[in-house]
Amino acid sequence: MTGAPATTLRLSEIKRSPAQLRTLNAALALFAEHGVSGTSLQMIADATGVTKAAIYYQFNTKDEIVLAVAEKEMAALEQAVGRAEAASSRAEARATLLREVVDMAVDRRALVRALQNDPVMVRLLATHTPIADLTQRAYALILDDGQPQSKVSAALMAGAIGAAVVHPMVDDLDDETLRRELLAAAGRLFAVEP
Amino acid sequence: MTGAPATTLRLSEIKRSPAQLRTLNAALALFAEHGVSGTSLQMIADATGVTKAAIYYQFNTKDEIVLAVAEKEMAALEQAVGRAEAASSRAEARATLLREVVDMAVDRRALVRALQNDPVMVRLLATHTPIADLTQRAYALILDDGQPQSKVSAALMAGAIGAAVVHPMVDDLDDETLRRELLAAAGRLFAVEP
Amino acid sequence: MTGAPATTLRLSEIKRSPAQLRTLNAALALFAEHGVSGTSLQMIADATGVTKAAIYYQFNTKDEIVLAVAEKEMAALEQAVGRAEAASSRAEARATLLREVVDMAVDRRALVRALQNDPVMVRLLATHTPIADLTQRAYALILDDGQPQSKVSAALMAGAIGAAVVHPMVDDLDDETLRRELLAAAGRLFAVEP
Amino acid sequence: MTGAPATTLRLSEIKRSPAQLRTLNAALALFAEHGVSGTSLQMIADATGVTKAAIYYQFNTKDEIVLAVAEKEMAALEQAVGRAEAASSRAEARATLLREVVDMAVDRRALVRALQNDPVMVRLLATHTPIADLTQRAYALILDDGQPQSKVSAALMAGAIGAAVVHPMVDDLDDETLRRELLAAAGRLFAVEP
DNA sequence: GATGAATGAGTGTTCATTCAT
DNA sequence: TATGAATGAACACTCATTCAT
Repeated sequence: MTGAPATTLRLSEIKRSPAQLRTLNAALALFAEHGVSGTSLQMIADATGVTKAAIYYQFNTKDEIVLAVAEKEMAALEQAVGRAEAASSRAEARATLLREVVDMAVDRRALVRALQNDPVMVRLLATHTPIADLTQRAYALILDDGQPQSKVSAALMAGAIGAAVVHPMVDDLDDETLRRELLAAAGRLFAVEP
Repeated sequence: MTGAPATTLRLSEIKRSPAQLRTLNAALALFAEHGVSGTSLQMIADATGVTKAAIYYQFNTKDEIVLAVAEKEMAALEQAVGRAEAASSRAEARATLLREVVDMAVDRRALVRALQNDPVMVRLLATHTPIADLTQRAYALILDDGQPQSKVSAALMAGAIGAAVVHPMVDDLDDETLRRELLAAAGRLFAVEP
Repeated sequence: MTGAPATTLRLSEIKRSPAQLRTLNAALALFAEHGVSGTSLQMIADATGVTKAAIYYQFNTKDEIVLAVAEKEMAALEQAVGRAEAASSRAEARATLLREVVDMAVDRRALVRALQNDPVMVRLLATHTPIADLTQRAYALILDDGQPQSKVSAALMAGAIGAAVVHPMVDDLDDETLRRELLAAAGRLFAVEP
Repeated sequence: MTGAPATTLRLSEIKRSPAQLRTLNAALALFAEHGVSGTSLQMIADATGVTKAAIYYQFNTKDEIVLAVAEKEMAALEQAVGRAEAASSRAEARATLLREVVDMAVDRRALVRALQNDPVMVRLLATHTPIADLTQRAYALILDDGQPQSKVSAALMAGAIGAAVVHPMVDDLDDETLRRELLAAAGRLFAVEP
C-alpha cells in the first residue's frame, strides 16, 4: 500500500534462549486454559519441569512473561501487517490482512483465547507500545474513515474471528474447514470481494 | 415455533435478598474488569461496603457467587429464548432471537465480557445444567442442521456480537448506534431477511 | 516554657487491641535483637503463638508494625516533651527533658536499640510526621541557636544516651546505677546545672 | 604504655585483590545504608557491576564479606590502639586513643554506622577473635578499674562518638568542625586534660 | 577469574474459608 | 444479619548458595 515496506520488524527480532522458549510455550498453554490470573508461576514451573526460581532467572516478573508470550506470538501478526501495508490498494490490503489474520487465528487458537479474553493481558498490552502500535496499524488498514458502520464492522471482524476460533461449538471442525468458512463469512460481512 | 412455550422459567424465578443483589452487582462489575480469578472476595466486600464474612453469609462459596451472577443476568436470555421458541417459523425465531440477543448484549456489556471471556466462568457454566440447557436451546434455534457453515456462522454470531460490544474500538459509540449497526452486520452475515 | 502546655497528645491516644499489643511487644523484642530487616513476620507470628495471617489481620504491612512499635513506645517521649515545654525557663526545660529521656532510655533499652540503630526504622520514622514532629520538638528544646557546638552537643547527647544504655559493657549494671551515672555524665557534658 | 609494643598487626596484614577491595567498598556503603540484613549479595553484585557468582568467587559466604569489611576498616583502629599502648602514661594513652578514634570515626562514618548499629555485624564480630581482642585492648586503655562511673563513661564515649558522627543533625557540618567539637565535648566528658 | 543457570528455603502478602459471637 | 478474628494454603518474588563451564 505504501511504497516503502516496513523495515523494522521489532517483535520478530527478539531472541529467547531455549529455556525461555519452553517457559513461554508452557505459559501460553496455561494462560489459554486458566487465564493469566488463574495461572501461577508454580504452575508454569511445574509444566516446564523446573523450579519457580529458575523461571525467575529467565524473567524478572510475571508481567514480563505475559508480555513475552504476547510478543512471541504477535511476531507473525507483525509480518502479516507488514505485507498488507505493502499492498497496492486499500481493498487488496484488507483482503490480504484478513486472509492472514484468519490463518493466524486458526493456527494459534491458544494465543487468541489468552490474548483476546484476558483482562490482565489486555490491560498489559494496552500500555506496551510495540504491541499497541502494531494493533493500531492493523486497524488502520481496515477502518475506512471512522464512521460507525466501519468501526462496528472492524470490531465485529476482530471479535468475530477471535471468538469464533475458540468457540466450543467449532471444536470438532478441522482447521481447513474452519479457515474456509471463516473467510466466506468474513467475505459476506465485509463484502471484501463484491 | 413449538406449540408449547416453555413453562418453567427457572432462572427468573430465583429470588435474591437486596443484600445479595448488591453483592451480585458489585461482583459482576468486578468480574468484568478483572476477571473471576482476578477478583477476590475482599474486593467484592470492599465494593459493597460490608465485610467478607457478610458475603459468606449470603453465599457459601465464591463459585456460588459466580453462578448467581450468571443466573441473574441470563434470566433475560431465558425469556428471549422462550419468546423465540414461540415464533411461528424458524426464520422468524432466528430473527427474534438475534434482535433480542443484540439488545441484551448491548445493555449488559459487563456480563458479556465476564461471561464470554472468563475461563473460570465458562468452565463453571458448562457444568451448571440450567445454564448449559439454556445455551443449548438458543443454539438449536440457529443451527439449521449441523453443517460446518452453519456452525461457523453461529459461532461467528455468538462470538462476534459478544466480542464486538466490548471492543475498545466501539467504546465511544452510543448504544443506539451500536445496536443498529450490529443488527445490520448480523443481517449481512446471516442473511436473516433475504 | 511556653505558657500553654501541649494539649494534643496524639501518640498516646492510639488504641490497640490486646492481640495487637502482644504482636507489638514481640515485634519490639525481635527488632531489638535482630533488627527490622532481620526480623520476619514468621518470627513475630511464632513469638506470639499465632499464624502469619493473624498478624496480617491486625496490621496491613510490616511497615505498619514497625511504625506502630515506634508510636507505642514514643508516647512516653511525647509526654516528657510536653512536660519540658511547660517548664518556666529554657534551662529548666532542658534539665527536665534530659532527666526524663534518660529514664526512658534506661527503661526501654529494647526500643532504643531498635529505634536508634535500625536503618529501616530510621528511614520510616523520618517520613512519619507525628514522630518526626515530636523529634523536632525535642531537639528544639536543646538546640540553643544552631551553632555547631550546640548541634554536636545535642547529637552527642541523643546518640550517647541511646548508645550507652545498650552498650554491652553496661549490661551488668543495674538500672539505678546506670541512670545516676548517665545523668552525672550528661551534666558534665552539657553543664546543665553550672 | 607497656614496654613492649604489640608486634603482630594482624588486621593490616590481610591482603585483598583489587576485585575483592571493590566488593568490600561497595558492601560497606550498602551495609551503612541498608544494614547487613537489608543488603543482599545481588545488591553488592549490582553495585560492583559483576555477577553474584563473581562475588562468590572472591568470598565463600556473606558472613565472610561482613567480617572482611570490618577487618579492612578496623586495621586503622588497630594501629591507633598500638600507638596508644606505646604511650608513656595512662592519661597520654587515653588522650592519644581518643584523638585517633575521633579522627577515624569522622573519616569513616559509613563504617561506624554499619559497625555500631548492625545486629548481624555486632554478633559476628563478638565471635571473631581478632576484632574482639582489639576492642578489648581499646577499652582496657580507657577503663580505669571497672567502677560503674568508668564503665558508663567509656560506654558514653564509645557510643557518643559513634552516634554523633552519624546523626542526621550533624550532616551539614564539615569534618573539621565536627572533629574539633567532638574532641571538646569528649574533653568535657572525660576530663582528659584537666 | 568470572559467568549462566539453577535450587530450596525463605520473604511479605493475599487467598478462600471458618466460626464463635 | 452481620462481624471480628483467625487459619492453611497459596501467591509473586528474593534469598544465600552451588556448580559446570
